[in-house]
Amino acid sequence: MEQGGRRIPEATVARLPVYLRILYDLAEQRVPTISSERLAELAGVNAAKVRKDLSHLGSYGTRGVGYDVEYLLFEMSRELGLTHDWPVVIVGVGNLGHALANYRGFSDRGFPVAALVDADRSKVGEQVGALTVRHLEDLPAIVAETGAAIGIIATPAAAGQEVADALVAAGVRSILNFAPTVLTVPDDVSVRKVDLAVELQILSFYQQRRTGARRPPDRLGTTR
Amino acid sequence: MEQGGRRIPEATVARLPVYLRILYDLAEQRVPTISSERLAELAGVNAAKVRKDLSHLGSYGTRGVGYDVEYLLFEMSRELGLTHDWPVVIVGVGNLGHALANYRGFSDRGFPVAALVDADRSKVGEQVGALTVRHLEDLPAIVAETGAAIGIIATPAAAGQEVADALVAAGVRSILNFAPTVLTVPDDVSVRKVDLAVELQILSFYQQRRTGARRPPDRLGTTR
DNA sequence: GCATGTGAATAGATTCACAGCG
DNA sequence: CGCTGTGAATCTATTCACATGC
Repeated sequence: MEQGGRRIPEATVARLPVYLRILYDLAEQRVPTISSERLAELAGVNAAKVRKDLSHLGSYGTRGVGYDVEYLLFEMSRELGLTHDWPVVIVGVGNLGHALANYRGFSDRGFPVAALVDADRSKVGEQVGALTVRHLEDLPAIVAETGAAIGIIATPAAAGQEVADALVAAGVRSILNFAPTVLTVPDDVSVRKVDLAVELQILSFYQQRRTGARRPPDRLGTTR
Repeated sequence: MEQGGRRIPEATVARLPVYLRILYDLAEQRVPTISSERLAELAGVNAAKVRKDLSHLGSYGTRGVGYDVEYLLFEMSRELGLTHDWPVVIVGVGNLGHALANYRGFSDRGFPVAALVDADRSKVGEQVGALTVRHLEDLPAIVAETGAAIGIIATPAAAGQEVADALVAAGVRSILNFAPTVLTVPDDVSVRKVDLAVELQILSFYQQRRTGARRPPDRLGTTR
């Protein structure tokens, strides 16, 4: 059993969206049921983990059969809060901000971009797709108008904290941070960080281990 | 003690780039030494974790004083394999691929974009910054020419696996995957995945928990 | 019979707390 | 004396293995 207002482990929460996407594909292909074994294979994890993860949502499987794809999809969507759209506001309309604003993947998956904001007045008024860039100081009004609950920070590192403060002050409680800086926020605010250079550096570590080729540093003294 | 060809925990490896960035800033500000306490504060973690993490690199601190910023920076860069550049090849020159190609953060941090590749012949020949888009089938030649060791997949989900296979066949052993799909690769290949929709869905989960506002689903039956 | 759901076992990561050393 | 480095304790996550129930 074990269900209701349960506590779902962080590691499980981070995997649910992966299962969700697979279930969505399966539903499109009209696959009626799926076993933990097969779902595990598609998700690149092991079957015991899938079962343990899903058990945190409730007992939605049928012994001897597997999980009903549509039903599990529905329950999981509900659990993740995806039964309605979550408008997002993007702060920082540089290179990355532009790309994110045009990225179909957001609105396609229930996160429509409701507003674009920048601190630079020379960018205010600029048209990006259907949206007009507005000024950072309008955030409270924008959040009130659009009901945006999630803020995306796509500014340079230096502006990150200031923007986070502004988002929090405007009532935003969920932040996706692309700025390569550590944010300090109140306890009731969630932050997820995406740092592309960090990802590459992690790859570099394992790559270097593999090649082992302790080759002489070709840039001694210019560490960054 | 404990150093040499040590085994560094994954969780630690993932944090080293964060410390590195902070150390780089400190070095720029000419800060000579830093305590685990202060570094922890800047990195948003606790001091014991910093000390444990750094101890995996070796004993680079001085009791009663702290860590020498320049020295630690150097040792950490070396450990991460960042004493030389790692050219990267970006596969998929759509919206995201373009943004990544123009993103200064890569080359600034030692990951110059050496080539752009697409499977769509109508995009081949297109000029993006200083680079000309080349065809996917040229990958082996491109990897040989540029020495690219890291591949970045910025294609739609459907093409992800095919591109990964092509990268692996061309000799690439490190992949950063932006395509929202699970990749299957040989054991000696590292993959890091960045999925923006997944990040937003994780935020959605906690956001929903917070507001608790079990409001009626406004899109029943259209789960995605 | 077969695949789920879950206690128990194991592995991994974090935190504590303090000995050891500059 | 102050801060590192690290065993030991704790907490979290993963995996095993099997009883349970369709």
